[in-house]
Amino acid sequence: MTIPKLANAELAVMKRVWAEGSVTARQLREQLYPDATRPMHGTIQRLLQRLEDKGFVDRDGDRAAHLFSPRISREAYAANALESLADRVTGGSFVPMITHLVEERKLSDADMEHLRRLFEET
Amino acid sequence: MTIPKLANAELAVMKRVWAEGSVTARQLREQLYPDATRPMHGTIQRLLQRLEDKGFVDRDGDRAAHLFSPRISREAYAANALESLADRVTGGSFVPMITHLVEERKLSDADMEHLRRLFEET
DNA sequence: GACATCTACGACACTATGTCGTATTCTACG
DNA sequence: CGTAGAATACGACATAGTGTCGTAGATGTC
Repeated sequence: MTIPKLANAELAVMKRVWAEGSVTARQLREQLYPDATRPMHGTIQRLLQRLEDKGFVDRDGDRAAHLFSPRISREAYAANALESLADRVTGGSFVPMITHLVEERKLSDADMEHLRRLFEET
Repeated sequence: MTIPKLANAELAVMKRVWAEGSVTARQLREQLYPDATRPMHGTIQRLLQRLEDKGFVDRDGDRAAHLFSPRISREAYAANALESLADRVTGGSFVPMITHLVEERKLSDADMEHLRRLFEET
């Protein structure tokens, strides 16, 4: 049930997959390496394969060029990473770090307002 | 101003440093490797040196056995890591992941209550 | 069937990490 | 002082993860 961590290049790919909902390797290459001197075919394929292995994307192989779509949402990934962080560092509680962020005024006014409403409602 | 990430062994050391406030390498070794078959002198020294290089601990070299104390608090580290996560994944906002955690009921009742009060007050 | 395109995947260089070994420095005590 | 025991400084290594490349094989199109 543990979600692996995304490395930089992997995250860059996932951001495109999250934004598009469904993409081919070619689209990713054009978006991520628009002016590459070298053809990055292999690299993209490799990254996608690893992302599939890690469970981040689904692969639809019906067509010649496979279609990739997110299997884990951006929010689920972010929330899980935050959970791991809390488990690793603050004994599983989110309070210490969020309190620190508030005290240091690291949250935007919009974020503060959103969160205030989120916790009032619940 | 960016705080590096702590690896597992480094985090284990920092947890002791945070808990004790001030420790020697020997104390760390006894606490972290109580029944080691090999003497872990070098390992501890190496870890402490790297933690010092990364700015996580202060070294007091007045005595024969140096004293190490935290330079970055647990809360500051956790909050900074959370900030990096938000920057990397959700465009700098904390709302998406926290919302997801609330919706999935990943927060304890105590955490929910703490956070509700935290945001009401501010 | 030939050619372009795409997938599958082994391989490599690079980095970070945890560990070890050794050389050097320091302390204490006779 | 001088030597034994301890602590520090740090180079080195094995391992693992990451990003990239190259090539072999499959697939589709005209």
